[in-house]
This record gives sequence, C-alpha cells and structure tokens, in this order.
Amino acid sequence: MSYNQHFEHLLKRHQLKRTEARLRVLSLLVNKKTATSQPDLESVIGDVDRVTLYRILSAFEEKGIIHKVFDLNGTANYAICADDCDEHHHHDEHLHFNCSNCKNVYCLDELDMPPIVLPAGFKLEKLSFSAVGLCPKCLNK
Amino acid sequence: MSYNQHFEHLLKRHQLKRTEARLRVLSLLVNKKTATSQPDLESVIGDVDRVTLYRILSAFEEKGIIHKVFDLNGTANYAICADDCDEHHHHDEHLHFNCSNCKNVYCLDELDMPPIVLPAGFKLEKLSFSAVGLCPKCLNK
DNA sequence: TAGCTTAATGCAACTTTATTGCATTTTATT
DNA sequence: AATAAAATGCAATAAAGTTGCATTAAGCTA
Ligand SMILES: [Mn+2]
Ligand SMILES: [Mn+2]
Ligand SMILES: [Zn+2]
Ligand SMILES: [Zn+2]
Repeated sequence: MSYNQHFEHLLKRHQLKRTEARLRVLSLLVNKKTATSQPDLESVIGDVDRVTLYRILSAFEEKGIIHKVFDLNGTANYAICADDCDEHHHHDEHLHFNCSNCKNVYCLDELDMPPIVLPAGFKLEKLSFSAVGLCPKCLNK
Repeated sequence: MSYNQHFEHLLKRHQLKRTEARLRVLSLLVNKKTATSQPDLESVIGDVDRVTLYRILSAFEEKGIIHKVFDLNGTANYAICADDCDEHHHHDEHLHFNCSNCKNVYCLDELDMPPIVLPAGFKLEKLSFSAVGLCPKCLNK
C-alpha cells in the first residue's frame, strides 16, 4: 500500500476529509524520528495558510494521529503517534530527547519507560519523560 | 533567621544586588508547592515592570535559585530549587504534575525518580518527568 | 453528474508570552 | 559624596498561537 493510500485511509477512518494540505502534513511527518513545529512545517510545506496548519495539527492531535511535545522554548512540536492511539487516548509515553545544540526533539519510542507511582490524592492521566542533552549527530562534531 | 535575611543572603551569595523587586519575587515563590508563571507573578506582585520580572526570573534560573518548567500551554513556570542547585548545575529532576483542571504545576520533589538509560550515541544532560491528571483539590470536587 | 450540506480553508485581526535597545535609576563600593 | 556597574522602566518588536467570518472544496445523495 502506497503512502498516499495509507494517508487517505487514515483520514477516512477518523472522519477527516481528504485534502491536499492534510496529505502534505502527513507526508512531512511520517517516518521522521524527530517532532516538527508549526513554524517549521510552514517553512517547507508550500502554499498552505499558517492558520490552516494550526488547525490541521490540532485536529490530528485530537484524533490520535499525532502527539504534541514541547521543546526547550515551549514551542509545540508534533510527531506521528503509535498505532494504538485514538481520539480517546494517546499512548505516547515514550522518552522525548531534546538536543540542546540542534534543538531537535527525538521520539525515542523503542525505550521502555518505568512505571511511576504518584502520591495519594493525585489522579494520573498521562505520563511523559523528557531529556535534554546532545544527540548523536551533534555529539560527533 | 527571617525570610528577608535569608533572601538577602541568597542574593549576596549569587552576586545579585538586593532589590525590592527581587525580594518580592522570592517571597512570592518560596514555600509554594506549585510553580508560577511570569503572567501570574505580574498580576500579584504590584508595581514591578513586566520586563523586569522576566529578567529577574532568568537571572534566578541561571544562578540555580529557581528552575523552569513548562505547563500544558507551553508557558514557562518557575519554582524554587532544591538546595544543591547552583549556576553550573540544576538538580531538579523531580516529577512535575500538571493538573488538567486548575492548570497548577506541582513540584513533587519528595518522590524518587528511576534512572533512565538512553540509547547509545545520546549524551544526557538533564532528565525530567512530567505527569498530567487531576490534583487532590480538583479531584475532591 | 448536478445539487446540496458540511467541513475545511484563507485572510485579517487579535492575544499572549517573551525579547531587545536604550535612557534612567539604584545599588554597592570606595 | 563620588563612582562604576548592575538593575529597572519604557517603548518597540518578535514569535507562537487563536478567533471570527466569508469563501471554497469535499463528500454525499438524488
Ligand atoms: Mn514522541
Ligand atoms: Mn520543580
Ligand atoms: Zn542535535
Ligand atoms: Zn487542580
């Protein structure tokens, strides 16, 4: 199945209309190990309004297609979700690594994260782990 | 030792001049279990310029007096550091709990966090743990 | 395939958080 | 009291994100 077919199916499954802008966003995010911000997306996507991008990103996030993670500047970055995310629940409790040099945010989803027990009285909905440091590319320079 | 004496000593130790605004910021942050944003600070601190607040907060962060944590909107929030933080190194790798209802960010520094091992090639500088859910106050309503 | 309905987009205006430059004031030291 | 450096205030600017509304396009249905 081609990427395009896959994307179209994904949109249909989530009751989102198949539009050029959405397909382009998906193709820019898929197979990336790092998360992407709206400003970065805007600079490469071509002829799509900036507001439309914000709206596509939040629609995708609500549907469980992408997940949001903040970088070191507090800017939202987005990456494709694990397969088992949906509009009711995200399962992206993997480690996000922020490179202090190149500012990339890596989704290290192959790592298992330990369980965290909260103090009594707190009701946990979602956990997240993040690290700051140097990524392999920046370390080799 | 009174709080004011403590604050003055703290400022002197970090080679920061003793100013009214800085003392007020310290007195607003000390003994709080939750982190505070510049906008929140601004709304209660009285006659201090907003830019001055930003500058005080970043000076304090650099010196290891306070640490920064982003809330669910990507806004920076600040809280007093553990005693062993200094200008070279922060040690605030505790869990930050974001209440999805009241939006407060709790520093749960009494909890021990497990060690996290990164994949080869990544050099770790700082780890952080964050959770989203309902805080005790909001749960009891 | 034409018509209809609803969702998606584009554009302008606006909001919030944060930063920068520069003149003025204040602090700490001598 | 004089001085030098640091801190502040103010105005302007920047960046990320949001809202309202008119227009356009997508997906049905007849
Ligand atoms: Mn991720
Ligand atoms: Mn904290
Ligand atoms: Zn890097
Ligand atoms: Zn709460």
